[in-house]
Amino acid sequence: MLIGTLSERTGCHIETIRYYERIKLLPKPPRSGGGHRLYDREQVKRLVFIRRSRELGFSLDEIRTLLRLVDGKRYTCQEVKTITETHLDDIKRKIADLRRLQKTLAIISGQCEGGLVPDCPIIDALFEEKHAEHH
Amino acid sequence: MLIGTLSERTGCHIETIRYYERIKLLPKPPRSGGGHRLYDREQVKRLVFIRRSRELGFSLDEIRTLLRLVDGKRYTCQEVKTITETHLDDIKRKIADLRRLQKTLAIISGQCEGGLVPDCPIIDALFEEKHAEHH
DNA sequence: GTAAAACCTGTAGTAACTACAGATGCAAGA
DNA sequence: TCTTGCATCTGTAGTTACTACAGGTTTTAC
Repeated sequence: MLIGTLSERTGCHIETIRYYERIKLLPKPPRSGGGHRLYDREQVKRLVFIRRSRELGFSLDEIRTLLRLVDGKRYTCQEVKTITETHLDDIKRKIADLRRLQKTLAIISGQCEGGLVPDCPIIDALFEEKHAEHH
Repeated sequence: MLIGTLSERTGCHIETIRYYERIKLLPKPPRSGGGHRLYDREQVKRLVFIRRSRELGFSLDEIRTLLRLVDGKRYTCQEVKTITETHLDDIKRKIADLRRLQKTLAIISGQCEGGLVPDCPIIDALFEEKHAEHH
């Protein structure tokens, strides 16, 4: 299977596949006589794993760790669970951060009538030093 | 005022200040005889504006637009409000995305007992193609 | 006078790709 | 057989918003 086919089957751009090879997430595949990369089903599985993990927000570094565990076949459920839960905590923190931003922005945006005059409460708010530290 | 003082007053790293100058968010300041940058109150205000906007998640490009409006003094409240509301929509979308991730991850993580055996439902789930498209 | 602290420029690194440029490989039609 | 055209190759640079040096100069304090 050529790289174009792998790309289609996984929904992963060709450039990204070569990038993953370069950073050693994917092993170097054998080549055809002319130098084209040749893949098999195993690599489809591996790349689907990577893409699915990325969709769930794992970093390439976290994925590298997961793959190392899987490759070594000496992983325990606990190791995997720890990585996942840490990642879950990250996500929760990001959500909390964004909700705070949303609230603040909604407030200052709400003070603005959208008038035609060059005098805007949003700009004023941005020029002010922070009042209330949101924690 | 030297760059170190500006840095302290705004909580912005020295390197970042020089970076903002390089990308033209801050104007080139006058220099001392020896070549050190000299700032005034006006630049403190401007940099506070930038930092505050960053904290609220505006991109440097959005901030550049806001500053251009302010600099030209020919902005209307409506222009500012439009940028802000677009940004608010972005934030809402990001929150929604993260919540979906959180849900999915919580589900597959919940299926795992954290046992010592090398057979983990999380890994299994990651190896599977997507079943339900979340939309 | 000298030592330390602050400053200077310029470059490279970060994350996770994307987007070329310019050179081949390969398959099919004339 | 030749040629056209698509797929692939390598290598490098760009993206965002900084951060982190290295190696050199200026300023300040003693």
